[in-house]
Amino acid sequence: MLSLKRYTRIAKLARLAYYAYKMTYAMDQDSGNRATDSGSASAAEPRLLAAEVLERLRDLIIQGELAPGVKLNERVLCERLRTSRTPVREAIKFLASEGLVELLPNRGAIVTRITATTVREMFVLLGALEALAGELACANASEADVAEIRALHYQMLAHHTRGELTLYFRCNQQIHLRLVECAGNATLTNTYRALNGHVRRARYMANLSRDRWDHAVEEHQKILDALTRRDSVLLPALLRSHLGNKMAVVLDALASKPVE
Amino acid sequence: MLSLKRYTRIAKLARLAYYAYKMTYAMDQDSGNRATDSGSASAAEPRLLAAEVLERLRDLIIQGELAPGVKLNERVLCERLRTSRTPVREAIKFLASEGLVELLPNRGAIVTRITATTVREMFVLLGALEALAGELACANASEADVAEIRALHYQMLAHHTRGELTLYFRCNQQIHLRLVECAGNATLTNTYRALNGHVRRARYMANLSRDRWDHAVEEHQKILDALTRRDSVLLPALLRSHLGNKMAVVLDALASKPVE
DNA sequence: CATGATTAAATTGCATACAAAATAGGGCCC
DNA sequence: GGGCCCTATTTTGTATGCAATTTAATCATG
Repeated sequence: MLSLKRYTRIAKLARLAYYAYKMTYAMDQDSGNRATDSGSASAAEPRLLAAEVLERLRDLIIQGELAPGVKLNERVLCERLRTSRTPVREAIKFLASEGLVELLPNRGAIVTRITATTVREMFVLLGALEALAGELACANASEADVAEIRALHYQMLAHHTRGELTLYFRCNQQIHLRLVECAGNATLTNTYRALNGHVRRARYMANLSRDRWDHAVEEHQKILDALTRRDSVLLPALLRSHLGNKMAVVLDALASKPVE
Repeated sequence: MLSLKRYTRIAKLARLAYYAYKMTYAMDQDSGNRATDSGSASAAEPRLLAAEVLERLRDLIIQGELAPGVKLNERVLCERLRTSRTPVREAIKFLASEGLVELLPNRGAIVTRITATTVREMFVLLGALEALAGELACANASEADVAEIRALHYQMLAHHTRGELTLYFRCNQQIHLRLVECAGNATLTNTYRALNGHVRRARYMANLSRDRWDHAVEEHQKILDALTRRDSVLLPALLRSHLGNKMAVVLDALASKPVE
């Protein structure tokens, strides 16, 4: 009787080790295009179709291929993603709670529209989040973290001088994300990520003027300096105003190029 | 040719009006228990089974009936909620992106565990969000808004003196939510709501000592005063420290009563 | 009696089938 | 010609079926 109990408990461990070797195969499936961060499932885990669909859909929306306001036709998406409706539907539910799509009961889902109001709201919120992140980062960031951000900063400068806008954006994004990660608050990072998806979506429409661009780079220089000095008062303030300027840029773009 | 085009456009409007009367029946289905706010679907829209399931599940988790760490067995949940697996699965996906459950590929989902770390993270984040809300509320809140909060505050005081903890909590929650809503930033409100679900879950375990409780009430008094004076510097600071104290309480409870 | 492989049951993931609702089009009346 | 009702098609929402994977139980073995 007693042995049976112990057995089952130990068997669990044994099986875990046994199944471990099976996991290896899962890595193969992971070799697909993984340009964007997963966000939902860690890398070594077996890939589910629904997760794949989720990422594809999210990218389509963020990159504007599925424009704001368009209806997500399940049948069409199934054909496009070569799968059945179930994973697509589950992915849509997921996106809905991220706020990228809006659910209309019995009438499917549409890609959330980008309005001046929502952009303003998101940037205000992002400003607060990054300010918090900056404050925490001053306390928690390791020297290696700061060095990494510095490296990204210089890489970004290079892209700036060469006028490589897309690459610049990518570096920029990474710097901000890294900074938020330095705060050492996983919940904050997740919240930031979700919101940032929306902003990136808006960003795809914005076209920086050279003036604005130069100004943004200057701000980034100050931000880096403040982080290096671990100035936990200045850094949050800088980040907040930086976000405020970004907002102005996006709003301008939105005004000149109204959605739809 | 032209008339056909116009026709279809007008027909849409006509149909909208036509279907409007159908909507009325939907209200009946809405008469069920709607203790908590919906958050995802507005009231007048036709209720979907999946939405119903979502709310039920969320409540079960927040109220701790589905304890942290337990596995969500789809079959069991189906029986319990009298539905098939599809809506349950979709609801689980939704909850996963809210962070209330964790998806284990091929092995289902478990209710997210509450650790000291996550509690700390969430409260820090909530602190920043409420601080932002406070700042914005000072600028945006109408006199009616402030009056409403004041009313809730006095109601809360009544519950405090009578020692009615649950009712006190409810008022408390409402005050905080109302304050966040006063900021006039829907995105902020949504983010706050999602995070607050987690905190409420932790709160169900915490048992306030009288000292702590009295202290919390004092803080609320100061908060109300600051809001009344529209002190956009003091109010955020008060809210942040208030959240900090709440965190300490929850962490204490967590330490004395470790989860699972 | 503990450990490892093998088989059986349960559970998840995906695909499909059916029901209900939405949309689109055609006929009708004015 | 313009507006409304009614039917046909499409699309969504839910249930169910099947395959793959995980988990539990059984058996063999040193």
